[in-house]
Amino acid sequence: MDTDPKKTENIENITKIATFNTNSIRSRLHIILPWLIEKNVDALCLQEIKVENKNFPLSEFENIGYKAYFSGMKSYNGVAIIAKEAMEDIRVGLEDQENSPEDSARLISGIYKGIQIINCYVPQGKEIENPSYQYKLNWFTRLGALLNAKFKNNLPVLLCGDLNVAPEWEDVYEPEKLADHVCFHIDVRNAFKSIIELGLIDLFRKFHPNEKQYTFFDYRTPWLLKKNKGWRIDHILVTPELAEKSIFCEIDMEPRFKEKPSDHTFLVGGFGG
DNA sequence: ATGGTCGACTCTCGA
Repeated sequence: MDTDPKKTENIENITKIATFNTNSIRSRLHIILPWLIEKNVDALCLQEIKVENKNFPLSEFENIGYKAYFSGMKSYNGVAIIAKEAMEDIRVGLEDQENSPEDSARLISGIYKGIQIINCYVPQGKEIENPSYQYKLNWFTRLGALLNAKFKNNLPVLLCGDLNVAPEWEDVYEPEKLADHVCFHIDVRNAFKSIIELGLIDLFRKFHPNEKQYTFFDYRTPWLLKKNKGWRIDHILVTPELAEKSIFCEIDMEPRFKEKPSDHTFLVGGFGG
């Protein structure tokens, strides 16, 4: 089977679903819009759109033939799904009794062509001793409950987004030095693992078992990008029936080298009929 | 390589 996405881009009946942390959608339109057109992606899940709903750049996406579903707030967080076809059952937040406005700006879900998509921006956590880290760990527990509820609908599930966890040693550039980082600490890695163990497959690792490719490079130390020292914290996780239909899963670094890039990259999964 | 760079929006916070 041909697993090179460059050769499969124009083949019909492949469904392409992608994720991208924008770090402000309005500042990244010059990257997102051409990329959507070039890659012919079916559904693009965005995080950190950093815009209130009333200011969401909806017409920019409608002008190129896409629909947009979004849940934002002022300045921080915010998630959206840009989709070619209309989606069903759009919901926001963790759908539990604790759900806060911030939670609603961190998760948006919906059904795209029979696939239950869950798009998340998991809290970063700040520092191990910060209450924000407990909020992050608890967020994974709540996400697990949401997942189990979605599983009951018997649709294939695709959970993606900036999950703010590098799950394994090969997912971060200096694992031996980062044991106390909130995106690599053992407790958050176990929280990630507990989500996986509910019945999801890490799609990038299915196709690239050992490669040191990353989805995030810190702006603050520019040489890290040049040296390929980053983090694999953006993920596409799928249920087994979707994993079996998958054709490729690739990190697209190219937009990272354009003017005014995000600090994250695109991650794309392709699925056959 | 222990600092540095972004974005939103007031001015400092979050990443």
